[in-house]
Amino acid sequence: MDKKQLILNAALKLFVEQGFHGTPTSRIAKEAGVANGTLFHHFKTKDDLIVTLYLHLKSKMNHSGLTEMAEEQDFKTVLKSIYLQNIYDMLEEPMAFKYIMQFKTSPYYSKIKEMQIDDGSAKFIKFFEHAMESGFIKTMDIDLMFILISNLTSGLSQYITSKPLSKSEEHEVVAQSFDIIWRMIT
Amino acid sequence: MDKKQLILNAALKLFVEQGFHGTPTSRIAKEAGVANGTLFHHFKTKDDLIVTLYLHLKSKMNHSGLTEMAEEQDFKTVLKSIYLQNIYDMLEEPMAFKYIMQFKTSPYYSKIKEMQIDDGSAKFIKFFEHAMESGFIKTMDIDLMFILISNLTSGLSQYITSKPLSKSEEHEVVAQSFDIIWRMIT
DNA sequence: ATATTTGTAGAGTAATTAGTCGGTTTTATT
DNA sequence: AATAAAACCGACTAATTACTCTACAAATAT
Repeated sequence: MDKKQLILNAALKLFVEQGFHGTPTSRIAKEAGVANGTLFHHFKTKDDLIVTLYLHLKSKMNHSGLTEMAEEQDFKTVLKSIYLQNIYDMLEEPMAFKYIMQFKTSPYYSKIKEMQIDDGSAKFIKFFEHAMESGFIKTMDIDLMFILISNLTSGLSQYITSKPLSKSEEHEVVAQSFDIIWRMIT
Repeated sequence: MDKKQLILNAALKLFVEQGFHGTPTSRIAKEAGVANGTLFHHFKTKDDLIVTLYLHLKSKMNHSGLTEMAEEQDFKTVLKSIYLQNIYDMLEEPMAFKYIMQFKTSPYYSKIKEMQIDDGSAKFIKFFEHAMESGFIKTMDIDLMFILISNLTSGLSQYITSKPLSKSEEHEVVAQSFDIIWRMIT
């Protein structure tokens, strides 16, 4: 298997379990089963690894659904399916989710310029703006709506991963949460 | 001034700016203007400092309002005033807010047992349970509601601190956000 | 006034850590 | 097959780091 990927996997696990401050690069290399030098062959510095891992996970998360957003379909239906997709992505990869959260609240995030909208979000924004203009949803600052929805979503994930729920209970909570969001934005 | 407090202040600033991993204890001591040994006299280890700082800030944040919650007053009014108090606390102390976020998403948080409800939250929960029983708000898992509200709140703070808003715009957004929450839980 | 505890200092250290380097294997290119 | 390039290894190091220790000063108690 690709060593670079092994390193990223090991880093993800250790950073989530022990934090940036608690995991030396040597431990990452060991966990990945590669030599120390190999790690620094693929990543210039530890910080580089930390940032690269974030970007890597984020693009992996984003690449689902979203493309098949038929413009003329019922807005609520489309939004719901995107939302559900998103939630289930998060739930399937709890470590990636935790890492992204950890990274976003860390000082690394502000040192990165990618706060500018990535291509995935750009489509999303268009989608919402159109819905606002058409009066399907309330008019409000798109950034605010974005932050609110994504924070709500991550809150839900936190809740679900912290409570031991059966699959059916989980489904119910997720569905309920969409109603909440819907009520919020209309 | 109390050196212990100076150390906490310096730690807050540096941890928020540089992260746990990026700030050596020696820099904290220097920034605080105290000797290295003094830091370790007050805090057993660096981890101890990190955790203590969190608990310290959290208790400082919680000690506002809340006590004067007249049981028989209009629920919505009381909730709104608590909510606003909370938001403005956050906005007044952006560093503390950032630190709490950073800490909560870090592995330190799960290593601490204080996930059990602290006294502040306990009152809060009682307050909500009572409102549910009385039918003022929707019945749902109290933990879920808690997470949703606190995530929404912190999302709003993020938004406000990231956008340059005038005081009046800020007030409007905050008020609007309460309506959103209200619609969410009723 | 004396004794005891508590706070402060800062030089010192043992251990750890990020990152390097020279050499070897693997892969791609011609 | 020969050559070039990229991936890989692991011992090494220079620097940093968390934390200790001893001595001294302030405060508190007796």
